[in-house]
Amino acid sequence: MLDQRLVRENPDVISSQLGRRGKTVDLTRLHLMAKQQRQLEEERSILQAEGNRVGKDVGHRIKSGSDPKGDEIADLRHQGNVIKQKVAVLEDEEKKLNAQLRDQLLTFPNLPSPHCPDGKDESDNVEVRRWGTPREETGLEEHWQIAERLKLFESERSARIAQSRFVTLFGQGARLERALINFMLDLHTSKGYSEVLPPVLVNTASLTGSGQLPKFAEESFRCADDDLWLTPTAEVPVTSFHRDEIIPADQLPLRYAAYSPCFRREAGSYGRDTRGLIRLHQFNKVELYWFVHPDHSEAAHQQITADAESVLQALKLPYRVLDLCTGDLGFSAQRTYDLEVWLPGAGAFREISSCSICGDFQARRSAIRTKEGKHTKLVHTLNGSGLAVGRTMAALLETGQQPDGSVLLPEVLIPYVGSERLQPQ
RNA sequence: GGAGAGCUGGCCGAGUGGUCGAAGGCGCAGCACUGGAAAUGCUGUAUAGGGGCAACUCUAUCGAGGGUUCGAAUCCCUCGCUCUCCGCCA
Repeated sequence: MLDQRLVRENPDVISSQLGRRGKTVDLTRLHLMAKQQRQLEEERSILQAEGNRVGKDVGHRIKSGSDPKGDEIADLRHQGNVIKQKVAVLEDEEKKLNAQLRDQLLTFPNLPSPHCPDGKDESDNVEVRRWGTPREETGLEEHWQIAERLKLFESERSARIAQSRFVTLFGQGARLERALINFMLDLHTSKGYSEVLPPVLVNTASLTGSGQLPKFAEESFRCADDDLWLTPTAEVPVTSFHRDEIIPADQLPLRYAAYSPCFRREAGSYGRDTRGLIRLHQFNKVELYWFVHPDHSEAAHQQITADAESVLQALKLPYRVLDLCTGDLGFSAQRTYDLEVWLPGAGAFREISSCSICGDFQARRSAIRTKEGKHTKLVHTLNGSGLAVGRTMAALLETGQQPDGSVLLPEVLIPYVGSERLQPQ
């Protein structure tokens, strides 16, 4: 959420920064609302101060012997009533205005970081670095072809169970998925991340706190009978894990590695990535999440990205890092590095992790602060996939495929899978 | 699902209409004492939004919302949540 004070005092900064995202916004109305809100609050509190004085006065006078039924007290009561009515009117107005203002504020995306490259869409993203040597020979299979041969998962029957875009893993496939989750969590916890296994049903306040609501309701599955939604990413429950808290400064940074299944409706992606593990309504993901002191968030962004990369490096999966341009930035992000893994079968880089710094955007929505001296201060939050498990499996299958039809696994996975390769069954 | 109890500051806990943002204790921080520490003493210690932007000060907040009143943590109504017992269940 944008800072209300900034809206009130410096709306031009907001419009110019949102302009970098390719949004032309007219903040005139919002600016007016914010100013009016302040004015109403001021008027009201002056009146209330007066009312408080009258109330206290009555008490004093009765205690020191004034006749509670006398004119003197009656007069004060009358004054009190007049003030009360005025306050009620103002409060009413104020409440409406506040609600409107908040509703509005919640719909604005985060302001891009000054370091974020300007651009209009994904074609303007900036490649920062590459790691590893991609396999580029021809005739390689795509992951879903390999999976079919090795009987790792089943799509058609899964449509019977649920819908299209669901998958049932079994045998070596299920084993590999589980292995990857364990491997990723082990890797991150060995570097000091705290492991988290959060609820995957989350309430509206949680989705609002991390920025999925109110704007992106159509992207999440919802339980109509309850105030609950299926979480689209562990980022949501982990953010709200500390909602409405003041985290002591000496506990920062808090670093979490959270495994969760993720649920997304993928509205508007009909026909895209219909085969395999790339785009599903339900997928597994290990998410990295940091709560940091605002002074340290830039460095943290480099680190969380490096931590996500370390998974790809350990799995020997070639990838590249993109610095997303302002036009391609997610709603809550100030700046984002996307990791794209090389899929030799598809012959393309595919997003496998998105590492974002959100500044105080989510912290303000979620009221997560730290204490600095006698003042509180919003923390900064960061998140990054470490990694999306299904896409990791896809990359492993395509990268490790052998002429004999088996798939060679990277060494680090052997203890988790129990063998060095997947064989046709 | 049925029955009951409760929700007060970081924690415990007092407070049933009047100067209460809230006694007391614990915890924490600073200072004093000490060779150092313990013990002790003193002082300070909620959040949000305003104004001075330093001391300080105004407003709101005692689960949430509404009501009664000049005045509510304290009375009334509605809702939420937590806990205990019974039933059911992985």
